[in-house]
Amino acid sequence: MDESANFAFQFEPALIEEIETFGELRSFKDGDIIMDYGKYIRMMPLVVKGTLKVLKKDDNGNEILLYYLSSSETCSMAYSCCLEEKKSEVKAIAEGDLQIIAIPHNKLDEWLCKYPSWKNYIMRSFNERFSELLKSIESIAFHKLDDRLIAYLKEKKRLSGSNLIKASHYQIADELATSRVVISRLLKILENNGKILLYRNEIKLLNNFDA
Amino acid sequence: MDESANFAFQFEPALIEEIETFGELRSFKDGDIIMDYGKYIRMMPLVVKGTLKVLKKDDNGNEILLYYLSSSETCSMAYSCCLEEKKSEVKAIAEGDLQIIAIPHNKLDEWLCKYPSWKNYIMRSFNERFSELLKSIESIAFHKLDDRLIAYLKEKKRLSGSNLIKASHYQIADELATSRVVISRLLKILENNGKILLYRNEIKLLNNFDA
DNA sequence: ATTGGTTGGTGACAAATGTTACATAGAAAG
DNA sequence: CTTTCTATGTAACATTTGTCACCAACCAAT
Repeated sequence: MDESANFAFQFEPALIEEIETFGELRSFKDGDIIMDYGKYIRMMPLVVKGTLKVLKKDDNGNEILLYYLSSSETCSMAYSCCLEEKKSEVKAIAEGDLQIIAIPHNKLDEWLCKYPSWKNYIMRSFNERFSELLKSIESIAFHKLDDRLIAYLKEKKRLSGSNLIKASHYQIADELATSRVVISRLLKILENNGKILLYRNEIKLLNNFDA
Repeated sequence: MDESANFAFQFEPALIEEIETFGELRSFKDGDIIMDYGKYIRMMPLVVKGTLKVLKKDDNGNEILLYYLSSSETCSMAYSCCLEEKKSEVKAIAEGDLQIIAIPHNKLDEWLCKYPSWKNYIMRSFNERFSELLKSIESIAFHKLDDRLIAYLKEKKRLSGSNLIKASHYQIADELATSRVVISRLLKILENNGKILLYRNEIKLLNNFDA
């Protein structure tokens, strides 16, 4: 594996060595598909750099955003999928440039009992994924679209570290599982309230956006 | 532990012995709370008999049904909560008479590497919980209330094995996170379409309910 | 039988979201 | 500069869901 992968995982040295031996560093560009519906999963991705978004689709082709994974996070759904040899129920797409370490599925199980730090990492990850899914459910079930839109923009800001969000109304509508017209309408209201400025393919969050 | 607990778990004999030694058989009645928001979790429940429903609440007190656990199932969210010493994000309530085996949290970790059948059980459980949460998200995000109501009634039928569902409109509304009036309205439409019959605290699913 | 609490039925209306249709603006390509 | 494509703005309307008000039916206790 490329030694330049300067990852922030808190593993014991012996495990890091194993990861460097058996893990495979892979790079992706914006929009690349790392995982897709119905495909068998044979590796588990550790995010080294960039962001990965995880989506769920229904039978009619509607997609909705579940959560983002960023540096040093992993998708524990992939983990349990690997062990059970199940097909993926979700899709994962690179958001911008992305680097991951792909851990082959046969190592996952081996390390679980061999390295406590690996077990802890996996368990923490399970917990985080559950939390994210619960947050997602809460958001969809209890919050109106305008709140969800604001939460979405905040998350984008957090991940990019910038007040300038690059996305079309259509993309946003997709990820929130609604229609473009509705998003345009809500964004326009936010603009009229002085919270944001709208440009083509860009949304600028103003200082009083959080207020 | 009470030896009469005739559970259907597929564990190796040595593990069953440990479960009988360290597990604690507990009985609950309808409505008893097994787990609650914000409480620390110190045991993991294996369902022996009956059904347990798992709910999520938002800040304003609205609750929504996440999924049911029935015989030989477990809540793996409890598992990861135990290990991480986190507070519960969900509430679990007995639905009718319920028997569980409570596994103390210190054994969970020990058994993971000691008994492959335990590890498999836990991993399968993680997978099932993820699936249920994803199903829940799909249902809320993509399906209208009438579809969700029908799915809810079907699930009730599956769990009880009966066409007669005992629940008030108010209870159903709660679990689907809507209001009583809305549920009454939709149920009445189903009745007018010859799918169900309505009684006080009871709903009878007719033969063409699934059609 | 009377009372009081719970449950269910229903009309009327409000609010949120979805849909359709069309106009305009900007970017990109020729 | 035109053409073409994509992104956005907006009106008008439909549908879905939520809310309020009130009544009637049912049940249990006195």
